[in-house]
Amino acid sequence: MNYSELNIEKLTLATEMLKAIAHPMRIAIVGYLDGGVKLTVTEIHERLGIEQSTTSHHLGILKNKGVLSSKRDGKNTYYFLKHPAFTGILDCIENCGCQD
Amino acid sequence: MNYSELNIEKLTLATEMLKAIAHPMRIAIVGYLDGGVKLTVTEIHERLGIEQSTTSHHLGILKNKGVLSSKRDGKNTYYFLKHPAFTGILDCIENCGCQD
DNA sequence: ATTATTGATGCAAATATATGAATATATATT
DNA sequence: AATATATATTCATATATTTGCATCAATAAT
Repeated sequence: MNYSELNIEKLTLATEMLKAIAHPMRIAIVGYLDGGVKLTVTEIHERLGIEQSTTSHHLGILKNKGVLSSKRDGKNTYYFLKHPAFTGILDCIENCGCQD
Repeated sequence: MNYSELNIEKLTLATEMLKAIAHPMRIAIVGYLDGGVKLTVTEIHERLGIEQSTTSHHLGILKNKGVLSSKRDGKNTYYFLKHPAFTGILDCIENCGCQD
């Protein structure tokens, strides 16, 4: 893809997705959901060790920006990656980050 | 890599790199530098159409977080990707973003 | 030595983001 | 219907980011 043409619309979209992921708790969430895993808000907030409302905020951001989808099942809402390739971003960062 | 273990140090590093890239002008910069291209601050600020000092700030952020390197040559300072795979992040975002 | 060019930095104002307490909503259970 | 559980939302506060003017520093050209 050509990001050198300064297509503002495309840049904005890419930025919003990257910004959505670019937070330690949200990277951890994307990591949890790798491989098609589906988790509830409670499961995620317990694993992260942060408040339920904070967790819900983070999940809302990820869903809003198109990183996650959710599906309600009774009292629970399951969150999962909208596209499996999202964890590729983490792999990429990992590869790039570890060799100076 | 395992982001599900909540390794704070690793999460922080990944977050800082992602945050460095997660800005429209900085995504554009990374795009310009794809394929080993080296550009001066002036060239970049003219292409982006933003102030020189703002451009320098953005380049500083990208360099600081390990995304870019720079090399001075006379009056000019050339910036380039520290690791070629960084543009893979843009490809990944692109792939993930365009299919709802 | 003076001037011009290139890039970096200090600073302040505007804007955006993160967090969690309190509360609302939705569903399930009794 | 009343209560319990799961999730979302509102709101305020704290913190971080973005931007560009003004200025400084380094090198080059005259």
